[in-house]
Amino acid sequence: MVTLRDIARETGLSVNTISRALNGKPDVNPETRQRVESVAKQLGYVPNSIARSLVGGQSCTIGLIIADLQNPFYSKVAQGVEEAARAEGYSTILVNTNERESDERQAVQVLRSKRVDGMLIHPTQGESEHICQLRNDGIPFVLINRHIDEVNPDYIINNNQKGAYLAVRHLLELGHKRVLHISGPERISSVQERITGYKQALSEFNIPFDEKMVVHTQLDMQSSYETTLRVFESGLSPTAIYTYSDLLAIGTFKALRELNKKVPDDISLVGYDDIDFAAFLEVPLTTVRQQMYEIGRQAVKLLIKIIHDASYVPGKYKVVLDPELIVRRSTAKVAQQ
Amino acid sequence: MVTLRDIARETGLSVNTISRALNGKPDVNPETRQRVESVAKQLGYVPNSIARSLVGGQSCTIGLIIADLQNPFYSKVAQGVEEAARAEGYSTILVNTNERESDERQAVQVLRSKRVDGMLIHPTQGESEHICQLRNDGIPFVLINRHIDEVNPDYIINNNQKGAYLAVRHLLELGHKRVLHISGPERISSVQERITGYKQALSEFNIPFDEKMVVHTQLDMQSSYETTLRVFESGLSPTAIYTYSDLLAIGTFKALRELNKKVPDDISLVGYDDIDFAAFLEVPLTTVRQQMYEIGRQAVKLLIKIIHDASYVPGKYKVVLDPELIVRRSTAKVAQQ
DNA sequence: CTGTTAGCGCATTCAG
DNA sequence: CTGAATGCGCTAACAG
Repeated sequence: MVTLRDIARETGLSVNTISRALNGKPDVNPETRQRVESVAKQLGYVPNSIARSLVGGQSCTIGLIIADLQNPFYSKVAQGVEEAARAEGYSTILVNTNERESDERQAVQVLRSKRVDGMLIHPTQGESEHICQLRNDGIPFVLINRHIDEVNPDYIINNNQKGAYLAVRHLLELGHKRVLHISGPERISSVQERITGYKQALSEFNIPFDEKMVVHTQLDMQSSYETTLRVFESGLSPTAIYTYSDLLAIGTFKALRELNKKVPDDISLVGYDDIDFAAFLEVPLTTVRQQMYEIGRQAVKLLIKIIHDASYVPGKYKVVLDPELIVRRSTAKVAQQ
Repeated sequence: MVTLRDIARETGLSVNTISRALNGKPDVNPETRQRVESVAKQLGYVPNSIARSLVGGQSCTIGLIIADLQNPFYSKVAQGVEEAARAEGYSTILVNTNERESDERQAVQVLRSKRVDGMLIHPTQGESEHICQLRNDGIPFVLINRHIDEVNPDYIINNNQKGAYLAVRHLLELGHKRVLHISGPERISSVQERITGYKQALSEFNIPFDEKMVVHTQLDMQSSYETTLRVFESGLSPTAIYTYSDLLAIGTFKALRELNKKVPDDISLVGYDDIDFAAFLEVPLTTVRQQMYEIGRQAVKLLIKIIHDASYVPGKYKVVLDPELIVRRSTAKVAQQ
């Protein structure tokens, strides 16, 4: 690897001058600069960011910790993060936790040791001591999509309660009275908030809440597929289903197909997220849109703001985006019974 | 940030001893080690990988350059990469190029300056000078899924020709004579190879190749959707379609639905990849399976082998995985005409 | 077993 | 305008 010293030797100048010339600092003879640049290129010089980081105290790298890259929602968020970060001169170190809390803890540790300038975390929401530690040590971080209130975090989330409310209200307006909610793991904040939204809509329509109508499952298609089959086996007979995510809706859809229930004639279906696939399903899915790429992009903006904001105080930035109901063809008026 | 010096001061020992103690080196009094460790923990010491990298000459970081994280195929590969890398003690810096060659070139530059120990590249296959440069400078890299022969690269790919051959042969065995191939951008090696496989199958069944039956499109659902509509508008009437990827198949499927063509009764459809969604479609998709996670995992293994292999020579590792035909319900015997 | 010295590659003082 | 000196935090000789 060629270093500044190599260029210095080659040009007969000092290392310092080379550094100044290459970094576009003032007080360098234009001709000297020219010569340095040409020699640098000729020698194939590539600046050593590691060394630069060590002295400069910043790595121009951020960490992105997400729970499931496989989920189109998060791969889109990740894309937004990576591209926005790059546009700002940052690289992105990616860690996929698979919803494992231990992986998250370990990831935070590694990223700290790599001296990332900040982290974007989509937390698993188990123990949060490692997050507290970040706070205590003044390491910038922004939570994505889920929040952990103990640490008064900065975050960018979506108004989950409202989103769920919109979805369920839409169903109720269509005359449905028995709306099943296929939900996720209870520890997750967005899961809880969407249940709240679900209840809110019910209560507004004077429909009593029936706890059997909320079932919890894992956040993958196969789980919701199995859960849906089980629900109908158990004798519940909803006329509409609102799932925690589009991914779950797809699994549920498959189950409904096998149960010979037509969407939307026999049963209405609403998802959440509006992943690309939602519009490509046999019956385009009614869903609650989140701007996934934008979430990623704004998360980066936030983080960078925190990194540079001298007057930053914990919890200063809390962004709640507004979701939007997208009505497609998977929902219809309840059948006469 | 607490450093070794802080611990040294606190314990009255030298920086060196602290380093040795914390790194589990021999020749350290057990009691001393204990004390050092406890003080380190108490002070909240987090080792500085940047400094360590500078002196050690390795960053324990790899770069992952992919063209489209949005594509479930690549998000799965990325997941395999990240998890395997982490298991080996490496972090992964992610760059998403969006198939833009300039982004790729820039990414290589940045990753070089960050002194990654190696790169995994899913190349856009435009100009390849920056890749040649990597080769010349002895920087380890492995190509994923596409290859650039000018640089005699190491790579891990899938036997594309065979995969396409299997897909098309399957269709021909079902009696189809007019098989449309919806393909990708021509510059891409896997695109070319799959066309070769397509032709191979045709020729084996004595069906003359008709170049109108191969149409090129972009690698997203919407493109194949539009392309499919256009194809039928133009008067072509295939009885079967083999698409470059499952993603394209989904787009095509939507178009067929709108054209009132039933799969598989009116038309058979085969994809490639076997992404999770393939099995969840209204008509589960016949496809050619690639082990995406495994590709990522093995790519990392390869890269790390190259990094450590003293007797490595360029092009030493070329891995070609065998694809597997998965027959589901989107293909059927050709209808009597 | 422990301390001293040196240097990784660079940027930032400060002199000249 | 340029050079010499210093240190970022750490590890690797080497000495004691």
